[in-house]
Amino acid sequence: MLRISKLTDYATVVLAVLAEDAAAPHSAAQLADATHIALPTVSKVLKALQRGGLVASTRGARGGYQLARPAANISAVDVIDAMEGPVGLTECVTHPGSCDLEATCRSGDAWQRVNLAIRRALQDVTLLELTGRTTTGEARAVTAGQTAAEFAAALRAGTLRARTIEGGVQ
Amino acid sequence: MLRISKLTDYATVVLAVLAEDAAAPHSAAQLADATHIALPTVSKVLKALQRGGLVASTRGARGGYQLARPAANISAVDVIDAMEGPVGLTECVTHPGSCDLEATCRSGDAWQRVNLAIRRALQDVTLLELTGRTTTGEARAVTAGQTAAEFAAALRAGTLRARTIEGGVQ
DNA sequence: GCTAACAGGACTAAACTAGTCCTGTATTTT
DNA sequence: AAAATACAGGACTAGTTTAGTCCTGTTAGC
Ligand code: SF4
Ligand code: SF4
Repeated sequence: MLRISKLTDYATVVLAVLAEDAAAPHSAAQLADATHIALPTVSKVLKALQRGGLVASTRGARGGYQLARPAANISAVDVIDAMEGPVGLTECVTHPGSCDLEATCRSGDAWQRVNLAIRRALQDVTLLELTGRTTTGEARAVTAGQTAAEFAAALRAGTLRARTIEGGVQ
Repeated sequence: MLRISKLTDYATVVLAVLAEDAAAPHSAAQLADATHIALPTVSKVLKALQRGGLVASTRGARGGYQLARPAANISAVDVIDAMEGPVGLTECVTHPGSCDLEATCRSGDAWQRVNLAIRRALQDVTLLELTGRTTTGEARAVTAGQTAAEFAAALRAGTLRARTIEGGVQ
């Protein structure tokens, strides 16, 4: 199935609302109302996002949450990382050494590459896209093109190179 | 985390062995031995792959499993589809209509696009890559480039277009 | 008829997910 | 100062999914 968790999904919905009106802080209750997600759940999501540094919180009356940085600067990977931990398709990607087959298995390297490719792809999807307002400007086209090129490179590149990229990008 | 299930992972390992010597049928026991995965588990994996049409099975003595088609013709998506059902990042991708938020949520379209992009990316990773023998031929580079372009297009395209592509490709 | 090997499905334990709730703390308003 | 607002952290539960095993039946070769 290869799916993201429902909470991660909710996170993007909540973030979309925050992105809409980035100036003022929004309380969890307000966001629950706007998104139609139950308050305790929204609250949980927001706490995770705060820990991940994607939203800033202010306590007390008239407090609430707001984006920690511009929407254009928050990507799908960031959201996933904050909600479920770093993207890792296989065991050997997330916890190297913990898979018994690692010595003999030769698929590992390929998965590493695929993982990286997906990660890069996700990195190019910003909150702007996630809000549903498709940006069709040329700037957008350029970044997409760039990512596509990198994507091809990542797929083609050998393991060593892939790991170097990963180290530099991660 | 966004991970594939361990069984899917095993599937690629098993398929890699099958790809190595595509001529003769391999019994589940043989494959278990070659991969160091427990026999019942290998058996389960193979049954799923057979149902998915990726391997062909022969019963009886001297029977076993072999690839149903050339390794170059089996992609990562095929494996995932066979093992865990079609890739679907969100609820609304796999079961449209089942999410309560679908009426108000505007992230759905974006996830649809991302989902498609990932699917296409995975489609370009064949068993050949998964066996660990990185093919660096020009043919490979070309297909990677092609996918990259499509990838960019998919990311940039509006919902309508994305859905059209999906319908045609799926 | 015996044996090798797949087919199908039942079953279990463990892990993860979604969702709720409670207790505490910071900030503002009155 | 007191009260109200709102986040922080974590415990907890029910439900689902995953990994892995096992058993019973069927098919093919010798
Ligand atoms: S790819 Fe190979 S080494 Fe990595 S987790 Fe899967 S089986 Fe283990
Ligand atoms: S993206 Fe929106 S509509 Fe789709 S499953 Fe998530 S919340 Fe529901």
